[in-house]
Amino acid sequence: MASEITEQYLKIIFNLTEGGEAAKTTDIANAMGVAPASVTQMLHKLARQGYVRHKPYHGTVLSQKGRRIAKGITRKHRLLERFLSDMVGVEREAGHDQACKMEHALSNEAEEALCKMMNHPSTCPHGKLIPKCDRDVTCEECAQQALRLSEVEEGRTATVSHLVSKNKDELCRTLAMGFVPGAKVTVEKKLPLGGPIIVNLKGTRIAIARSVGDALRMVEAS
Amino acid sequence: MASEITEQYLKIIFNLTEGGEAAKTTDIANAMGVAPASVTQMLHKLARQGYVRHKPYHGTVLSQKGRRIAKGITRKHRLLERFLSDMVGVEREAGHDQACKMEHALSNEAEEALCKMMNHPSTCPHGKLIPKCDRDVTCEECAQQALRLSEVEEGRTATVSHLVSKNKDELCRTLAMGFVPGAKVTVEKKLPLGGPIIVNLKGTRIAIARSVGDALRMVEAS
DNA sequence: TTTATAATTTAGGTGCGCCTAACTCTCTGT
DNA sequence: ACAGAGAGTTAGGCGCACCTAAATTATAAA
Repeated sequence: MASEITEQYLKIIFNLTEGGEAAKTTDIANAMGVAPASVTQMLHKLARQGYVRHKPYHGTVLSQKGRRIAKGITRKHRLLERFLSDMVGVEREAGHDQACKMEHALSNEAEEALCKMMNHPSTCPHGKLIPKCDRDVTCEECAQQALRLSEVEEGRTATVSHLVSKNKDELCRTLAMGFVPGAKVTVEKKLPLGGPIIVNLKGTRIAIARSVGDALRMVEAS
Repeated sequence: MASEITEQYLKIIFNLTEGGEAAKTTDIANAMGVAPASVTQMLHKLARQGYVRHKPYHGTVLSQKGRRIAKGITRKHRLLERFLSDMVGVEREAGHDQACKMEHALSNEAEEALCKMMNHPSTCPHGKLIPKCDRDVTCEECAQQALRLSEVEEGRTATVSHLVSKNKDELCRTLAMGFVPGAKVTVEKKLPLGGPIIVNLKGTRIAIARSVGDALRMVEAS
């Protein structure tokens, strides 16, 4: 089992290398809130343990082993952020800080249960993708790419891509309200505890249930 | 801000002293999974910082400052246990372990929201009382306190919350008699001068020693 | 009361992740 | 091609929470 600090480093390197480039020592140091020298030292240890490949003066990348762990932690982190933000109603920044510590405690079972409870969200409140788990797990719903309306950040505008719902009536009602593919929707306010979402559709302010927000799959303008 | 490990120690001392006695070094060591010598050293530090009062060779008690922190952490711990057990569906033991780490990350705001979400539970899944917060907070529903059975007035009915006893045998015997958490007990007569208490448990009249009545912690129906 | 046993503390030492200061490498501009 | 800036690394040290071994104190038994 990797230590909490090891996991923290791996998570940060994972984030910094999402763009494809090797992670720079200084960036890791900033993200960790630690002196660069401390990072170098830690990288040696991580390399010795086979979590990363570190080329002195040229950056660091994750090994397969390191990536597996980093992905898992990042997944837990973002799921917790979503949970704290949507269901508990915690501020984004505060939620991030708490998720940063809780992610190391959360078991795989709890992670899966949480994921189900939130109906398999695909992004964290910052809009970053929640990686799907590499473990053999039932969570197939997580694979999809389109964002739920309930995942769109407050203040942002997105376009309806399609609708997914088991409930035909709800689907029809949603369409009747004007949420048709191609419609532009601005999210004004998301009430906590799984409460309703207030959106703006063609100048009209509308409150919709969270379940409707889950059914609406959106694409954000890039 | 007290460190995570400090909080852990305080929480354990809080638990061990719930019966009224000073906490013994060995018991703390067992609970922490650490050598007794390490505990002694830590107790010196905690005493220096004003969290505990440590009388060498005679045990340790919390100061007011220490108790305040310990209570808060215990509250978070038990709320998290309840959450993980009831809402996430995690096993009790696994839930305990995860709560042990998450409790230090959970903010006061998240704690309150979680408490509301679960409709202000009064006990953890192990039947122990969730302490109410000392902070100025809106959570009045949590106000109720555990009473000793020997403190319940004659004629009143209360529910067993948990049992506190140094004597394992006595504890087992008491449980065997049917005084398990959740059991409803009516106090019929309390004999004076610390004499026995006559109670009614599921229609059966039972006389118990005062010491047993002290061990039984009750919640009165509101 | 004396003595054995168990609990506790003291002393000395370890690993981990952090620091600062000083050094080395890479890169850019001239 | 090379000097200087800045990123990165090495060296040496620190505090924290832990350990074992040895000494001390409390307690129960003879």
